[in-house]
Amino acid sequence: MSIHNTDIADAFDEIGDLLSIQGDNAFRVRAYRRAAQIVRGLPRQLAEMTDSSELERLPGIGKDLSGKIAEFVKTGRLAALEKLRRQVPSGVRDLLALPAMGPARVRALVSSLHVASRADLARALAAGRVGELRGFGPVLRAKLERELAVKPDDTPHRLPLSVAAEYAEPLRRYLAAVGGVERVEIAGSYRRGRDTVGDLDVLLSAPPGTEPIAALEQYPDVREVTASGATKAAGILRNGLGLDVRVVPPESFGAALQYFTGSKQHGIHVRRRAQERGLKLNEYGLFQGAKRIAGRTEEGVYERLGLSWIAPELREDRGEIEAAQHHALPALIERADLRGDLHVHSVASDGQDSLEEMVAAARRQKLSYIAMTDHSKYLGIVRGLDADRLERQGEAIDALNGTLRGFTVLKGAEVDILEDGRLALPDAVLGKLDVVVIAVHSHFGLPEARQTTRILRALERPNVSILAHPSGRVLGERGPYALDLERVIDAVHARGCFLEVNSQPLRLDLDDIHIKAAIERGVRLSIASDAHSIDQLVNLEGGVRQARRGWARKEDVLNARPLAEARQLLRGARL
DNA sequence: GCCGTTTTCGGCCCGACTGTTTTCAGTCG
Repeated sequence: MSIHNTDIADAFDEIGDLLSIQGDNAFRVRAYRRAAQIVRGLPRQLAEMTDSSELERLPGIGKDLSGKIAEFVKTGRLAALEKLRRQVPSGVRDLLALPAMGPARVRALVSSLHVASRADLARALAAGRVGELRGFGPVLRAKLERELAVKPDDTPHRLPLSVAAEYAEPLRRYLAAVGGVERVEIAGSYRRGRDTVGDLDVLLSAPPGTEPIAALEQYPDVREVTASGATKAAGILRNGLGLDVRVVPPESFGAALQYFTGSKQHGIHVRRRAQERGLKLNEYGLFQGAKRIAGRTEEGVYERLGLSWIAPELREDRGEIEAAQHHALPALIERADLRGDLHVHSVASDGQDSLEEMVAAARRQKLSYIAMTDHSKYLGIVRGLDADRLERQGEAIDALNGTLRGFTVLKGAEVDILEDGRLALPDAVLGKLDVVVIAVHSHFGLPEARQTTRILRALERPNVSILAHPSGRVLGERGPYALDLERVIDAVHARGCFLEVNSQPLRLDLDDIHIKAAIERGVRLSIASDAHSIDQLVNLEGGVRQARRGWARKEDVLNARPLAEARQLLRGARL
């Protein structure tokens, strides 16, 4: 049983929680939580880093934490964590998960009332013992009772970005129409384009004297308002999505947008930079003493800190601040850079529209080529193509291309990777195609070693062009399959073929971390819609967004090339 | 516990809202 980065991150988070409950130094607690976040964001498995100095070079990981990582990886255990677990009963950590509970209140309950679980707390509340404690007034006690009534599993999880958008955009329009509101932005992870969103951070620009917060309570989708002040409100939408609203005057809008776009680590890093320069940065502006020297625009804030403006997608404290300092940020790819789409389906397999309809739709999307990549025949897809039908589709494509001006259809297929790593169609058939997309659609549950070998073996086939949806995750449905993605990325690089960024809203596969790792390795990407109908071609926008989060420039993207160049690169991928 | 373009010690981002309190601790983002 090998230790993965998520195991290490979870352990550090738990240590942070337990230390905070014990009243340990808050900065020490923060160091553990920061380390957890950093470990979670690493593409490489720490278990494979044998050199301890390599571990220590990671930001936020020093001698002590690198030692703990090494210990955990080597022995599968962490003495410091086990010791803390012996000191703090297991149910106590669950108390920390209640919104009204922080370390101080947990500590008070444990030390004075010996409350050691949610059930204990419920009993103590019912018996009236909690009220005897200083700081636990009637309102707080009622709040705790309400929070205890919610089962831990019912707490809302992060929603896919596309689902959050269905709530965010109507809310944005509603608030934009409220009197006095000059600007509305949905900030937070929504603006950063993260694949999932935990809550909506809404920023309003309004002059003093106007009170747009009141309008929030009238919004039909707001289930509950949990906090409401002069400039800030919080609530919950009917679907359980959290909502945070802030109002700032126009001269502060840029600073507030910078502040509430985050990420938390990016913000802390930027504010520390301000501090180092004798300045103070908050949501109202960048200040030199009492004088505001920037704040109306984000660009101004970054500029006065000696930084280029940083695209929201990059704001994760993964090196973007250093790059901005040297004015060396990547020129991120944009949707308009895409010239083609190398993964689309038609009615020939499980799509809804014909080849001709897909072509017409692609032209409306300003593309100049697509690869028609219907599924190969295999168990899961009813109408998958066999060699004969693929041959006939090729003839139809030739005929269609003869009639098209300024648009080309490439012949392709999405070929299933069988359990043993063979492909569902013979090499000779694939050799006649322009684009061979390979993908896993079955046996998701193989152990990591077998899943990895399976894909590596498939990548050895001579005509493979693109590995589609490499991790296999479906947001809200299933996680990535057990797979050594690092080795797969290496193999794709060595093999000279391409990795797909699948644009389906619930896939967005690869994730940002591995896109960045792949690009740094020199792998090029195919940003693909995987459209199964004409109206799914717009999904490319989301794929571009995802690729931007992985620092992709148009040079990194195969289908940002004109057809002739893309063809040449695809031919180069052949063995 | 981490970290260093003043530092190997002494800092560590910053402010709003709530509830409980007579001036502020706790929590959150």
